[in-house]
Amino acid sequence: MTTQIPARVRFAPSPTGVMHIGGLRTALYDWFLARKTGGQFILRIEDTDQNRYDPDAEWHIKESLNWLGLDLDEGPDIGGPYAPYTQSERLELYADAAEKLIDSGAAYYDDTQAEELAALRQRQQAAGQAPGYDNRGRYRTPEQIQESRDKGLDVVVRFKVPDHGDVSVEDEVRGGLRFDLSLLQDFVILKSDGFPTYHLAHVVDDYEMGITHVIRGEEWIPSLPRHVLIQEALGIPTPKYVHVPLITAQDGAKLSKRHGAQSALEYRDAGYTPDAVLNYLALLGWSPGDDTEVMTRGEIASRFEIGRILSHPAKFSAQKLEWMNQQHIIKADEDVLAEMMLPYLERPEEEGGLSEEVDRPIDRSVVKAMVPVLRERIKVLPDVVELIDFLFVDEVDPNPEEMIGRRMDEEMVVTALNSSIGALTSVEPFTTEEIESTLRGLTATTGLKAGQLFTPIRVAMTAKRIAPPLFESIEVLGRERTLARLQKGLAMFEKHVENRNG
RNA sequence: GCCCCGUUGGUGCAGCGGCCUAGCACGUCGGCCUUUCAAGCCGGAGAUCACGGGUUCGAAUCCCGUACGGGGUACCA
Repeated sequence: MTTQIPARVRFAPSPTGVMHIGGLRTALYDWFLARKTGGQFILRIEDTDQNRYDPDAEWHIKESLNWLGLDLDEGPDIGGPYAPYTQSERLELYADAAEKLIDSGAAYYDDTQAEELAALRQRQQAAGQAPGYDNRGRYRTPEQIQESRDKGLDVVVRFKVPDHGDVSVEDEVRGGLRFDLSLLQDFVILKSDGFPTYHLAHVVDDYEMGITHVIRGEEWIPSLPRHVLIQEALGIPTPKYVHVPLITAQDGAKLSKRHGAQSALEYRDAGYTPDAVLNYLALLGWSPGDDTEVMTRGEIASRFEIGRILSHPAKFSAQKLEWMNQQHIIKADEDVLAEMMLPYLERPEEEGGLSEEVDRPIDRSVVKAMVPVLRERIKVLPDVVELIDFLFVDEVDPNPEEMIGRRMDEEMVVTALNSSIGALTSVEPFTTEEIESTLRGLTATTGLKAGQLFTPIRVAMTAKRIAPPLFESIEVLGRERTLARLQKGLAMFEKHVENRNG
Protein backbone atom coordinates (compact mmCIF):
# COMPACT_ATOMS: atom_id res chain seq x y z
CA MET A 1 0.00 0.00 0.00
CA THR A 2 1.24 3.43 -0.81
CA THR A 3 1.83 5.86 1.95
CA GLN A 4 -0.96 8.32 2.30
CA ILE A 5 -1.40 11.69 3.80
CA PRO A 6 -3.81 11.43 6.72
CA ALA A 7 -7.14 12.87 5.64
CA ARG A 8 -9.16 15.15 7.86
CA VAL A 9 -12.76 14.69 6.86
CA ARG A 10 -15.93 15.88 8.37
CA PHE A 11 -19.49 14.72 8.27
CA ALA A 12 -21.52 17.92 8.41
CA PRO A 13 -25.26 17.29 8.57
CA SER A 14 -27.79 19.93 9.34
CA PRO A 15 -30.09 18.98 12.20
CA THR A 16 -33.36 19.22 10.34
CA GLY A 17 -34.77 15.72 10.68
CA VAL A 18 -33.95 12.05 10.87
CA MET A 19 -30.75 10.80 9.35
CA HIS A 20 -31.43 9.20 6.00
CA ILE A 21 -29.39 6.56 4.30
CA GLY A 22 -28.05 9.04 1.78
CA GLY A 23 -26.42 11.03 4.53
CA LEU A 24 -25.35 7.89 6.24
CA ARG A 25 -23.51 6.75 3.17
CA THR A 26 -21.70 10.07 2.98
CA ALA A 27 -20.67 9.63 6.60
CA LEU A 28 -19.49 6.16 5.73
CA TYR A 29 -17.20 7.38 3.01
CA ASP A 30 -15.83 10.02 5.34
CA TRP A 31 -15.11 7.41 7.93
CA PHE A 32 -13.53 4.98 5.48
CA LEU A 33 -11.22 7.66 4.16
CA ALA A 34 -10.20 8.76 7.62
CA ARG A 35 -9.57 5.23 8.81
CA LYS A 36 -7.74 4.19 5.70
CA THR A 37 -5.37 7.12 5.77
CA GLY A 38 -4.98 7.27 9.51
CA GLY A 39 -6.65 10.67 9.59
CA GLN A 40 -9.55 12.10 11.57
CA PHE A 41 -13.29 11.68 11.26
CA ILE A 42 -15.07 14.76 12.51
CA LEU A 43 -18.71 15.53 13.17
CA ARG A 44 -19.81 19.11 12.66
CA ILE A 45 -23.36 20.22 13.21
CA GLU A 46 -24.48 22.76 10.63
CA ASP A 47 -27.37 24.40 12.41
CA THR A 48 -27.45 27.66 10.55
CA ASP A 49 -31.09 27.47 9.58
CA GLN A 50 -33.08 28.48 12.59
CA ASN A 51 -36.39 27.85 10.87
CA ARG A 52 -35.76 24.25 10.04
CA TYR A 53 -33.98 23.35 13.25
CA ASP A 54 -35.21 20.11 14.82
CA PRO A 55 -34.08 19.57 18.41
CA ASP A 56 -34.26 15.77 18.08
CA ALA A 57 -32.16 15.64 14.96
CA GLU A 58 -28.77 15.93 16.58
CA TRP A 59 -29.48 13.01 18.85
CA HIS A 60 -30.68 11.02 15.88
CA ILE A 61 -27.54 11.76 13.93
CA LYS A 62 -25.23 10.72 16.73
CA GLU A 63 -27.26 7.63 17.49
CA SER A 64 -27.10 6.60 13.85
CA LEU A 65 -23.35 7.03 13.62
CA ASN A 66 -22.93 5.20 16.86
CA TRP A 67 -25.09 2.31 15.76
CA LEU A 68 -23.11 1.90 12.57
CA GLY A 69 -19.91 2.01 14.56
CA LEU A 70 -18.53 5.13 12.92
CA ASP A 71 -16.41 6.38 15.77
CA LEU A 72 -15.58 10.05 15.90
CA ASP A 73 -12.25 11.68 16.51
CA GLU A 74 -13.66 15.15 17.01
CA GLY A 75 -17.17 16.44 17.46
CA PRO A 76 -19.66 18.36 19.59
CA ASP A 77 -19.68 15.96 22.54
CA ILE A 78 -16.06 14.89 22.57
CA GLY A 79 -14.56 18.19 21.56
CA GLY A 80 -11.24 18.51 19.82
CA PRO A 81 -8.61 21.07 18.87
CA TYR A 82 -11.03 23.10 16.78
CA ALA A 83 -14.01 23.23 19.12
CA PRO A 84 -16.76 24.18 19.10
CA TYR A 85 -18.08 21.85 16.42
CA THR A 86 -21.52 23.36 16.22
CA GLN A 87 -21.92 26.24 13.83
CA SER A 88 -24.35 28.23 15.93
CA GLU A 89 -21.51 28.52 18.45
CA ARG A 90 -19.08 29.85 15.89
CA LEU A 91 -21.00 32.86 14.62
CA GLU A 92 -18.22 35.37 15.16
CA LEU A 93 -15.99 33.47 12.84
CA TYR A 94 -18.44 33.89 9.99
CA ALA A 95 -19.15 37.50 10.83
CA ASP A 96 -15.41 38.20 10.78
CA ALA A 97 -15.05 36.53 7.41
CA ALA A 98 -17.98 38.48 6.02
CA GLU A 99 -16.50 41.70 7.28
CA LYS A 100 -13.19 40.87 5.72
CA LEU A 101 -14.89 40.28 2.41
CA ILE A 102 -16.74 43.56 2.65
CA ASP A 103 -13.54 45.43 3.45
CA SER A 104 -11.83 43.99 0.43
CA GLY A 105 -14.78 44.80 -1.79
CA ALA A 106 -15.64 41.16 -2.43
CA ALA A 107 -18.97 41.45 -0.66
CA TYR A 108 -21.48 44.12 0.23
CA TYR A 109 -24.42 44.90 2.48
CA ASP A 110 -27.74 44.56 0.76
CA ASP A 111 -31.04 45.88 2.11
CA THR A 112 -33.29 44.46 -0.57
CA GLN A 113 -36.30 43.12 1.28
CA ALA A 114 -37.82 39.68 0.88
CA GLU A 115 -41.01 41.06 -0.62
CA GLU A 116 -39.03 43.00 -3.17
CA LEU A 117 -37.14 39.88 -4.14
CA ALA A 118 -40.36 37.93 -4.49
CA ALA A 119 -41.87 40.64 -6.67
CA LEU A 120 -38.76 40.64 -8.82
CA ARG A 121 -38.96 36.92 -9.31
CA GLN A 122 -42.60 37.15 -10.20
CA ARG A 123 -41.97 39.78 -12.80
CA GLN A 124 -39.13 37.78 -14.31
CA GLN A 125 -41.25 34.71 -14.58
CA ALA A 126 -44.13 36.62 -16.09
CA ALA A 127 -41.75 37.98 -18.70
CA GLY A 128 -40.41 34.52 -19.38
CA GLN A 129 -37.01 35.32 -17.96
CA ALA A 130 -34.90 33.17 -15.71
CA PRO A 131 -35.66 34.06 -12.11
CA GLY A 132 -32.72 35.37 -10.16
CA TYR A 133 -31.32 38.21 -8.19
CA ASP A 134 -30.29 41.13 -10.41
CA ASN A 135 -27.47 42.40 -8.25
CA ARG A 136 -29.42 45.58 -7.53
CA GLY A 137 -27.89 46.05 -4.11
CA ARG A 138 -24.32 46.37 -5.26
CA TYR A 139 -24.09 50.14 -5.14
CA ARG A 140 -25.82 51.03 -1.90
CA THR A 141 -24.05 53.67 0.07
CA PRO A 142 -23.19 53.16 3.74
CA GLU A 143 -25.72 55.87 4.51
CA GLN A 144 -28.53 54.03 2.75
CA ILE A 145 -27.70 50.85 4.59
CA GLN A 146 -27.62 52.65 7.91
CA GLU A 147 -30.97 54.21 7.15
CA SER A 148 -32.49 50.82 6.44
CA ARG A 149 -31.04 49.49 9.65
CA ASP A 150 -32.53 52.37 11.59
CA LYS A 151 -35.88 51.59 10.10
CA GLY A 152 -35.53 48.00 11.24
CA LEU A 153 -35.32 46.62 7.74
CA ASP A 154 -33.44 43.43 6.94
CA VAL A 155 -29.84 43.72 5.84
CA VAL A 156 -27.83 40.81 4.49
CA VAL A 157 -24.32 40.44 3.17
CA ARG A 158 -23.97 39.33 -0.41
CA PHE A 159 -20.96 38.05 -2.22
CA LYS A 160 -20.15 39.97 -5.36
CA VAL A 161 -19.81 37.55 -8.25
CA PRO A 162 -17.66 38.72 -11.17
CA ASP A 163 -19.85 39.48 -14.20
CA HIS A 164 -17.62 37.58 -16.57
CA GLY A 165 -15.15 34.77 -16.64
CA ASP A 166 -15.38 31.30 -15.33
CA VAL A 167 -14.26 29.12 -12.47
CA SER A 168 -12.60 25.76 -12.90
CA VAL A 169 -12.56 23.23 -10.11
CA GLU A 170 -11.37 19.70 -9.83
CA ASP A 171 -13.85 17.20 -8.48
CA GLU A 172 -12.21 13.99 -7.32
CA VAL A 173 -14.84 11.77 -8.84
CA ARG A 174 -15.81 13.66 -11.97
CA GLY A 175 -12.65 15.42 -12.95
CA GLY A 176 -12.49 19.03 -14.10
CA LEU A 177 -15.62 21.12 -13.80
CA ARG A 178 -16.06 24.55 -15.34
CA PHE A 179 -18.69 27.13 -14.49
CA ASP A 180 -19.63 30.27 -16.37
CA LEU A 181 -19.81 33.13 -13.87
CA SER A 182 -22.06 35.28 -16.01
CA LEU A 183 -24.81 32.85 -15.09
CA LEU A 184 -24.25 33.22 -11.37
CA GLN A 185 -25.84 36.02 -9.35
CA ASP A 186 -24.60 37.65 -6.20
CA PHE A 187 -25.55 35.36 -3.35
CA VAL A 188 -26.18 35.80 0.35
CA ILE A 189 -23.40 34.77 2.69
CA LEU A 190 -24.69 36.29 5.91
CA LYS A 191 -28.41 36.33 6.63
CA SER A 192 -30.28 39.14 8.29
CA ASP A 193 -30.48 37.17 11.51
CA GLY A 194 -26.70 37.16 11.69
CA PHE A 195 -26.35 33.51 10.78
CA PRO A 196 -24.22 32.55 7.81
CA THR A 197 -25.53 30.60 4.85
CA TYR A 198 -24.08 27.19 4.14
CA HIS A 199 -21.80 28.64 1.48
CA LEU A 200 -19.90 30.87 3.85
CA ALA A 201 -20.07 28.69 6.93
CA HIS A 202 -18.69 25.51 5.48
CA VAL A 203 -15.91 27.28 3.63
CA VAL A 204 -14.79 29.05 6.78
CA ASP A 205 -15.05 25.97 8.97
CA ASP A 206 -13.42 23.58 6.57
CA TYR A 207 -10.48 25.93 6.40
CA GLU A 208 -10.35 26.58 10.12
CA MET A 209 -10.59 22.90 10.91
CA GLY A 210 -7.99 21.84 8.41
CA ILE A 211 -10.36 19.70 6.39
CA THR A 212 -8.59 18.05 3.47
CA HIS A 213 -11.52 16.40 1.68
CA VAL A 214 -15.05 17.68 1.42
CA ILE A 215 -17.24 14.66 0.74
CA ARG A 216 -20.87 15.55 0.06
CA GLY A 217 -23.80 14.75 -2.19
CA GLU A 218 -23.77 15.72 -5.82
CA GLU A 219 -26.61 18.18 -5.28
CA TRP A 220 -23.83 20.55 -4.22
CA ILE A 221 -22.08 20.60 -7.56
CA PRO A 222 -24.01 23.58 -8.90
CA SER A 223 -22.92 25.76 -5.99
CA LEU A 224 -19.30 24.74 -6.18
CA PRO A 225 -18.25 27.96 -7.95
CA ARG A 226 -19.61 29.98 -5.04
CA HIS A 227 -17.40 28.12 -2.67
CA VAL A 228 -14.33 28.53 -4.78
CA LEU A 229 -15.05 32.24 -5.20
CA ILE A 230 -15.26 32.71 -1.44
CA GLN A 231 -12.02 30.84 -0.94
CA GLU A 232 -10.25 32.95 -3.50
CA ALA A 233 -11.55 36.15 -1.97
CA LEU A 234 -10.53 35.03 1.48
CA GLY A 235 -7.16 33.91 0.21
CA ILE A 236 -7.52 30.39 1.50
CA PRO A 237 -6.87 27.12 -0.32
CA THR A 238 -9.55 24.96 -1.89
CA PRO A 239 -9.83 21.52 -0.31
CA LYS A 240 -10.37 18.42 -2.40
CA TYR A 241 -14.01 18.15 -3.35
CA VAL A 242 -15.61 14.74 -3.60
CA HIS A 243 -19.18 14.74 -4.85
CA VAL A 244 -20.84 11.41 -4.33
CA PRO A 245 -23.80 10.27 -6.41
CA LEU A 246 -27.34 10.29 -5.12
CA ILE A 247 -29.12 7.20 -3.92
CA THR A 248 -32.48 6.82 -5.58
CA ALA A 249 -35.50 4.56 -5.08
CA GLN A 250 -36.48 1.86 -7.55
CA ASP A 251 -38.42 4.36 -9.60
CA GLY A 252 -35.38 6.56 -10.02
CA ALA A 253 -36.70 9.33 -7.83
CA LYS A 254 -35.11 10.56 -4.68
CA LEU A 255 -35.63 8.15 -1.81
CA SER A 256 -38.58 9.27 0.26
CA LYS A 257 -41.00 8.06 2.89
CA ARG A 258 -43.23 6.24 0.48
CA HIS A 259 -40.34 3.98 -0.45
CA GLY A 260 -40.33 2.37 2.98
CA ALA A 261 -37.81 2.43 5.78
CA GLN A 262 -35.06 4.87 5.13
CA SER A 263 -33.60 6.27 8.30
CA ALA A 264 -30.68 4.47 9.85
CA LEU A 265 -32.49 3.66 13.05
CA GLU A 266 -35.41 2.16 11.21
CA TYR A 267 -33.03 -0.37 9.74
CA ARG A 268 -31.70 -1.08 13.18
CA ASP A 269 -35.21 -1.68 14.49
CA ALA A 270 -36.04 -3.86 11.52
CA GLY A 271 -33.18 -6.14 12.48
CA TYR A 272 -30.42 -5.33 10.05
CA THR A 273 -26.92 -5.61 11.41
CA PRO A 274 -24.66 -2.56 11.32
CA ASP A 275 -22.05 -4.45 9.33
CA ALA A 276 -24.52 -5.44 6.65
CA VAL A 277 -25.93 -1.94 6.30
CA LEU A 278 -22.43 -0.55 6.22
CA ASN A 279 -21.37 -3.05 3.58
CA TYR A 280 -24.44 -2.58 1.44
CA LEU A 281 -24.33 1.19 1.58
CA ALA A 282 -20.64 1.23 0.79
CA LEU A 283 -21.35 -0.62 -2.43
CA LEU A 284 -24.03 1.83 -3.41
CA GLY A 285 -21.76 4.24 -5.20
CA TRP A 286 -18.42 2.57 -4.78
CA SER A 287 -16.81 -0.74 -5.61
CA PRO A 288 -13.45 -2.26 -4.79
CA GLY A 289 -12.72 -2.89 -8.45
CA ASP A 290 -13.26 -6.62 -8.53
CA ASP A 291 -16.30 -8.72 -7.80
CA THR A 292 -15.93 -8.81 -4.05
CA GLU A 293 -19.18 -7.91 -2.32
CA VAL A 294 -19.36 -9.25 1.20
CA MET A 295 -16.68 -7.51 3.23
CA THR A 296 -15.93 -6.61 6.81
CA ARG A 297 -15.66 -2.96 7.70
CA GLY A 298 -11.92 -3.34 7.99
CA GLU A 299 -11.65 -4.76 4.49
CA ILE A 300 -13.74 -1.95 3.09
CA ALA A 301 -11.73 0.68 4.90
CA SER A 302 -8.46 -0.69 3.61
CA ARG A 303 -9.69 -1.06 0.06
CA PHE A 304 -11.59 2.22 -0.06
CA GLU A 305 -10.46 4.66 -2.70
CA ILE A 306 -11.98 7.97 -3.62
CA GLY A 307 -11.09 7.41 -7.23
CA ARG A 308 -13.39 4.42 -7.35
CA ILE A 309 -16.49 6.28 -6.28
CA LEU A 310 -19.09 6.09 -9.04
CA SER A 311 -20.37 9.17 -10.78
CA HIS A 312 -23.87 7.95 -11.52
CA PRO A 313 -26.75 7.52 -9.10
CA ALA A 314 -27.52 4.13 -7.58
CA LYS A 315 -30.90 2.62 -6.94
CA PHE A 316 -31.54 1.29 -3.50
CA SER A 317 -32.55 -2.39 -3.49
CA ALA A 318 -34.22 -3.67 -0.33
CA GLN A 319 -33.84 -7.20 -1.65
CA LYS A 320 -30.14 -7.02 -2.00
CA LEU A 321 -29.84 -5.44 1.44
CA GLU A 322 -31.71 -8.44 2.85
CA TRP A 323 -29.34 -10.79 1.14
CA MET A 324 -26.40 -8.81 2.42
CA ASN A 325 -27.80 -8.95 5.92
CA GLN A 326 -28.16 -12.68 5.66
CA GLN A 327 -24.58 -13.03 4.50
CA HIS A 328 -23.30 -11.11 7.49
CA ILE A 329 -25.51 -13.08 9.87
CA ILE A 330 -24.13 -16.32 8.47
CA LYS A 331 -20.58 -15.12 8.94
CA ALA A 332 -20.97 -13.47 12.32
CA ASP A 333 -19.42 -14.85 15.46
CA GLU A 334 -21.88 -17.16 17.24
CA ASP A 335 -21.83 -15.45 20.61
CA VAL A 336 -22.06 -12.02 19.09
CA LEU A 337 -24.95 -13.13 16.95
CA ALA A 338 -26.81 -14.56 19.93
CA GLU A 339 -26.37 -11.28 21.77
CA MET A 340 -27.68 -9.40 18.76
CA MET A 341 -30.81 -11.54 18.65
CA LEU A 342 -31.71 -11.05 22.30
CA PRO A 343 -33.21 -7.57 22.10
CA TYR A 344 -35.53 -8.58 19.29
CA LEU A 345 -36.77 -11.56 21.29
CA GLU A 346 -37.14 -9.61 24.50
CA ARG A 347 -38.87 -6.56 23.17
CA PRO A 348 -42.61 -6.29 23.85
CA GLU A 349 -44.89 -8.64 22.02
CA GLU A 350 -46.62 -5.82 20.20
CA GLU A 351 -43.27 -4.72 18.85
CA GLY A 352 -42.62 -8.16 17.49
CA GLY A 353 -41.00 -9.81 20.51
CA LEU A 354 -41.90 -13.03 22.27
CA SER A 355 -45.31 -13.51 23.84
CA GLU A 356 -46.03 -11.58 27.02
CA GLU A 357 -46.30 -14.82 28.97
CA VAL A 358 -42.57 -15.37 28.55
CA ASP A 359 -40.61 -13.82 31.40
CA ARG A 360 -37.79 -11.43 30.64
CA PRO A 361 -34.88 -11.65 30.59
CA ILE A 362 -35.07 -14.85 28.61
CA ASP A 363 -32.69 -17.76 28.95
CA ARG A 364 -29.87 -16.76 26.66
CA SER A 365 -28.34 -20.21 26.68
CA VAL A 366 -31.35 -21.39 24.69
CA VAL A 367 -30.71 -18.76 22.05
CA LYS A 368 -27.03 -19.51 22.01
CA ALA A 369 -27.64 -23.21 21.56
CA MET A 370 -29.93 -22.59 18.62
CA VAL A 371 -27.78 -20.01 16.82
CA PRO A 372 -26.01 -22.52 14.56
CA VAL A 373 -29.26 -23.71 13.06
CA LEU A 374 -30.96 -20.33 13.08
CA ARG A 375 -28.34 -18.25 11.35
CA GLU A 376 -28.89 -19.51 7.86
CA ARG A 377 -32.66 -19.37 8.18
CA ILE A 378 -33.16 -15.69 8.86
CA LYS A 379 -32.84 -12.61 6.76
CA VAL A 380 -33.33 -10.09 9.54
CA LEU A 381 -32.79 -10.60 13.25
CA PRO A 382 -36.48 -10.49 14.28
CA ASP A 383 -37.08 -13.56 12.11
CA VAL A 384 -35.79 -15.66 15.01
CA VAL A 385 -38.81 -14.86 17.12
CA GLU A 386 -41.27 -17.05 15.32
CA LEU A 387 -38.63 -19.66 14.69
CA ILE A 388 -37.90 -20.41 18.34
CA ASP A 389 -40.78 -19.02 20.33
CA PHE A 390 -41.95 -22.61 20.98
CA LEU A 391 -38.86 -23.13 23.13
CA PHE A 392 -39.89 -20.43 25.59
CA VAL A 393 -43.55 -21.16 26.23
CA ASP A 394 -44.88 -23.87 28.52
CA GLU A 395 -47.26 -25.37 26.04
CA VAL A 396 -48.07 -25.15 22.38
CA ASP A 397 -51.35 -25.68 20.66
CA PRO A 398 -50.79 -27.76 17.53
CA ASN A 399 -53.31 -28.28 14.79
CA PRO A 400 -53.81 -32.08 14.55
CA GLU A 401 -54.63 -31.85 10.90
CA GLU A 402 -51.16 -30.51 10.18
CA MET A 403 -49.60 -33.61 11.68
CA ILE A 404 -50.71 -35.56 8.65
CA GLY A 405 -47.92 -34.80 6.25
CA ARG A 406 -47.71 -35.56 2.58
CA ARG A 407 -48.28 -39.17 1.65
CA MET A 408 -49.46 -39.99 5.16
CA ASP A 409 -52.55 -41.40 6.79
CA GLU A 410 -53.86 -41.09 10.32
CA GLU A 411 -52.38 -44.32 11.48
CA MET A 412 -48.91 -43.21 10.53
CA VAL A 413 -49.26 -40.18 12.73
CA VAL A 414 -50.15 -42.32 15.69
CA THR A 415 -47.30 -44.69 14.97
CA ALA A 416 -44.82 -41.86 14.62
CA LEU A 417 -45.82 -40.22 17.87
CA ASN A 418 -46.05 -43.43 19.83
CA SER A 419 -42.74 -44.81 18.71
CA SER A 420 -40.88 -41.56 19.22
CA ILE A 421 -42.29 -41.16 22.71
CA GLY A 422 -40.97 -44.59 23.53
CA ALA A 423 -37.60 -43.96 21.98
CA LEU A 424 -37.06 -40.54 23.52
CA THR A 425 -37.94 -41.80 26.95
CA SER A 426 -34.81 -43.88 27.06
CA VAL A 427 -32.32 -42.02 24.87
CA GLU A 428 -29.10 -41.53 26.72
CA PRO A 429 -27.40 -39.13 26.67
CA PHE A 430 -30.08 -36.68 25.57
CA THR A 431 -28.00 -35.04 22.88
CA THR A 432 -28.64 -34.06 19.31
CA GLU A 433 -26.49 -36.90 17.99
CA GLU A 434 -28.11 -39.60 20.09
CA ILE A 435 -31.58 -38.26 19.47
CA GLU A 436 -30.98 -38.26 15.78
CA SER A 437 -29.62 -41.79 15.53
CA THR A 438 -32.34 -43.14 17.76
CA LEU A 439 -35.16 -41.48 15.88
CA ARG A 440 -33.71 -42.43 12.54
CA GLY A 441 -33.53 -45.99 13.76
CA LEU A 442 -37.29 -45.85 14.11
CA THR A 443 -37.75 -45.72 10.36
CA ALA A 444 -36.56 -49.32 10.18
CA THR A 445 -38.80 -50.62 12.93
CA THR A 446 -41.91 -48.68 11.97
CA GLY A 447 -41.56 -48.74 8.23
CA LEU A 448 -42.16 -45.00 8.13
CA LYS A 449 -40.15 -42.73 5.89
CA ALA A 450 -38.16 -40.00 7.56
CA GLY A 451 -40.63 -37.34 6.53
CA GLN A 452 -43.58 -39.37 7.75
CA LEU A 453 -41.94 -39.88 11.10
CA PHE A 454 -40.73 -36.35 11.66
CA THR A 455 -43.68 -34.31 10.51
CA PRO A 456 -45.98 -35.33 13.37
CA ILE A 457 -43.17 -34.80 15.85
CA ARG A 458 -42.41 -31.37 14.51
CA VAL A 459 -46.01 -30.22 14.60
CA ALA A 460 -46.66 -31.65 18.05
CA MET A 461 -43.52 -30.02 19.39
CA THR A 462 -43.69 -26.63 17.76
CA ALA A 463 -47.26 -26.25 16.51
CA LYS A 464 -45.67 -25.18 13.25
CA ARG A 465 -45.08 -26.72 9.88
CA ILE A 466 -41.94 -24.74 9.40
CA ALA A 467 -39.46 -24.91 12.25
CA PRO A 468 -35.74 -25.21 12.96
CA PRO A 469 -34.11 -28.64 12.57
CA LEU A 470 -35.75 -31.20 14.82
CA PHE A 471 -32.97 -32.91 16.72
CA GLU A 472 -31.34 -29.75 17.93
CA SER A 473 -34.73 -28.44 18.96
CA ILE A 474 -35.50 -31.58 20.92
CA GLU A 475 -32.25 -31.40 22.80
CA VAL A 476 -32.79 -27.78 23.72
CA LEU A 477 -36.42 -28.30 24.68
CA GLY A 478 -35.35 -31.15 26.94
CA ARG A 479 -36.68 -34.61 27.51
CA GLU A 480 -39.52 -33.73 29.87
CA ARG A 481 -41.05 -30.99 27.80
CA THR A 482 -40.58 -32.86 24.57
CA LEU A 483 -42.31 -35.95 25.88
CA ALA A 484 -45.10 -33.89 27.34
CA ARG A 485 -45.71 -32.24 24.01
CA LEU A 486 -45.63 -35.46 22.09
CA GLN A 487 -48.05 -37.05 24.49
CA LYS A 488 -50.38 -34.11 24.39
CA GLY A 489 -50.08 -34.07 20.63
CA LEU A 490 -50.95 -37.71 20.43
CA ALA A 491 -53.98 -37.28 22.65
CA MET A 492 -55.13 -34.30 20.66
CA PHE A 493 -54.71 -36.16 17.45
CA GLU A 494 -56.63 -39.20 18.57
CA LYS A 495 -59.44 -37.06 19.81
CA HIS A 496 -59.44 -35.15 16.58
CA VAL A 497 -59.74 -38.33 14.54
CA GLU A 498 -62.46 -39.63 16.79
CA ASN A 499 -64.50 -36.49 16.43
CA ARG A 500 -64.06 -36.43 12.74
CA ASN A 501 -65.02 -40.02 12.24
CA GLY A 502 -67.80 -40.23 14.61
C1' G B 1 -36.29 28.13 -19.43
C1' C B 2 -31.10 28.13 -18.09
C1' C B 3 -26.86 25.56 -15.76
C1' C B 4 -24.58 21.00 -13.97
C1' C B 5 -24.10 15.67 -13.59
C1' G B 6 -25.20 11.01 -15.47
C1' U B 7 -26.79 6.61 -19.06
C1' U B 8 -23.53 -1.61 -19.28
C1' G B 9 -29.56 -7.40 -18.47
C1' G B 10 -35.29 -5.95 -13.70
C1' U B 11 -31.29 -4.24 -9.74
C1' G B 12 -26.04 -3.29 -7.90
C1' C B 13 -21.29 -3.57 -9.91
C1' A B 14 -16.65 -5.31 -13.31
C1' G B 15 -14.77 -3.29 -17.79
C1' C B 16 -10.25 2.28 -18.49
C1' G B 17 -8.75 1.12 -27.11
C1' G B 18 -7.60 -5.36 -29.07
C1' C B 19 -7.74 -11.03 -23.88
C1' C B 20 -15.64 -8.90 -24.58
C1' U B 21 -18.66 -14.60 -28.84
C1' A B 22 -19.54 -8.41 -22.41
C1' G B 23 -17.70 -11.03 -16.40
C1' C B 24 -19.68 -11.17 -11.11
C1' A B 25 -23.63 -10.60 -7.59
C1' C B 26 -29.03 -9.80 -6.21
C1' G B 27 -33.61 -11.29 -8.08
C1' U B 28 -36.04 -14.94 -11.31
C1' C B 29 -36.68 -20.09 -13.47
C1' G B 30 -35.18 -25.39 -13.22
C1' G B 31 -32.34 -29.32 -10.84
C1' C B 32 -29.42 -31.61 -6.78
C1' C B 33 -29.17 -32.15 -1.47
C1' U B 34 -32.93 -32.87 2.34
C1' U B 35 -37.10 -34.23 8.56
C1' U B 36 -39.98 -28.81 7.32
C1' C B 37 -37.81 -24.18 6.04
C1' A B 38 -33.43 -22.31 4.82
C1' A B 39 -28.37 -22.52 3.52
C1' G B 40 -25.21 -24.75 -0.10
C1' C B 41 -24.13 -26.70 -4.99
C1' C B 42 -25.25 -27.17 -10.41
C1' G B 43 -27.66 -25.19 -14.63
C1' G B 44 -31.05 -21.76 -17.61
C1' A B 45 -33.40 -17.31 -19.21
C1' G B 46 -32.28 -12.23 -19.27
C1' A B 47 -27.87 -6.63 -22.41
C1' U B 48 -28.83 -4.41 -30.16
C1' C B 49 -23.13 -1.74 -23.70
C1' A B 50 -29.50 4.82 -24.50
C1' C B 51 -29.43 6.54 -29.81
C1' G B 52 -26.78 8.89 -34.04
C1' G B 53 -22.36 10.51 -35.97
C1' G B 54 -17.17 10.67 -35.88
C1' U B 55 -11.56 9.29 -34.43
C1' U B 56 -8.95 4.54 -35.10
C1' C B 57 -6.53 -1.16 -38.50
C1' G B 58 -9.82 -1.91 -34.14
C1' A B 59 -14.68 1.38 -29.39
C1' A B 60 -18.87 -0.60 -24.08
C1' U B 61 -14.19 1.92 -23.63
C1' C B 62 -11.89 8.43 -26.88
C1' C B 63 -14.68 13.02 -29.23
C1' C B 64 -19.33 15.55 -30.79
C1' G B 65 -24.60 15.73 -31.07
C1' U B 66 -29.54 13.91 -29.69
C1' A B 67 -32.78 11.51 -26.38
C1' C B 68 -33.84 10.14 -21.61
C1' G B 69 -33.02 10.39 -16.21
C1' G B 70 -31.46 13.09 -12.04
C1' G B 71 -29.69 17.48 -9.56
C1' G B 72 -29.47 22.86 -9.12
C1' U B 73 -31.52 27.59 -10.05
C1' A B 74 -33.66 30.49 -1.76
C1' C B 75 -31.90 35.33 3.68
C1' C B 76 -32.55 25.61 2.89
C1' A B 77 -28.82 22.75 3.57
